[in-house]
Amino acid sequence: MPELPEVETSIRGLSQLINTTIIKIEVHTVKLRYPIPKNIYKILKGTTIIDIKRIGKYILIYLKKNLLLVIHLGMSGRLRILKKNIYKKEKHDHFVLINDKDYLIIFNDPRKFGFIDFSAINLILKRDYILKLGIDALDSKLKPSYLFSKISKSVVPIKQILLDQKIIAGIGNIYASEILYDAKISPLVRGKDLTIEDLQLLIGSIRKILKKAINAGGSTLKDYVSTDGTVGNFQYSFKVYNKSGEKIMGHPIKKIIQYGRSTFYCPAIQKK
DNA sequence: CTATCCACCTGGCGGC
DNA sequence: TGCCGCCAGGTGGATA
Repeated sequence: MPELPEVETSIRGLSQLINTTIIKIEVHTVKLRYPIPKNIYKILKGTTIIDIKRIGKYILIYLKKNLLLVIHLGMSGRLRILKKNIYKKEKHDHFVLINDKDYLIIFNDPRKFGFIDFSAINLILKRDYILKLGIDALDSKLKPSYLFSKISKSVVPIKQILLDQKIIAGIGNIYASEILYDAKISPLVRGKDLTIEDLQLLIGSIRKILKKAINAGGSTLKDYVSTDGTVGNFQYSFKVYNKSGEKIMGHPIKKIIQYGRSTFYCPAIQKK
């Protein structure tokens, strides 16, 4: 579900919990993508939240005692924040963190592709899933020269390259299609066929689309809502995603399958 | 190494 | 209504 804009919306919601202390942890489902370690109660109890950040689609919650808590929302995960007295357990609420102000952080994930991880900061930062990440899609360090060095020999189509978190972290299947439409670049173009100028344009579209989506509170397709329960609106701004058969400026939108995932684009407009 | 496919898991939707 | 197959926002492991 959640791509960079939805994760960003989530951490903005979570930021109200900075300087509160986790006093209780409830685990209802151990078996997520990675099992929740049994020492979660011992490690997290009594820790204070210092800062909340994001790399790509990973939520990073910095805690006192030099600890780092990582949450990934997978395909269908979401976090909500609720006052204790109004919380009613819902299906797929897998774990709950309770703080000293009587607020709950609830992790809900029907498909269980998400996970939680925690340890000393230096150990987390050495995890494979962190080390492998490329430059965050909204990081100013993302430059055409960087992209060019990564893909100028690649025969992989640009749509697939955009999804490769080792190159750029944060873009998922929806925004990849939307970004390529905005840049007027065909999803089928090979990495090696894109010039520095193309990549400059592409990076412009990455920033533009992701920022617009964040400002709209993300996209709500099935069930995504932000931590306070409000829905995102960016799905109403989709130009091509899930719009095969419709026309845009008189030209039909097409759906193709690349690497087992749907891509939507307008061949007449996305020429390069 | 790279490129490709598939499993992981649950639910919603369209077709019959 | 009910059942069935297909599809879904992500990622890492297996395979060639």
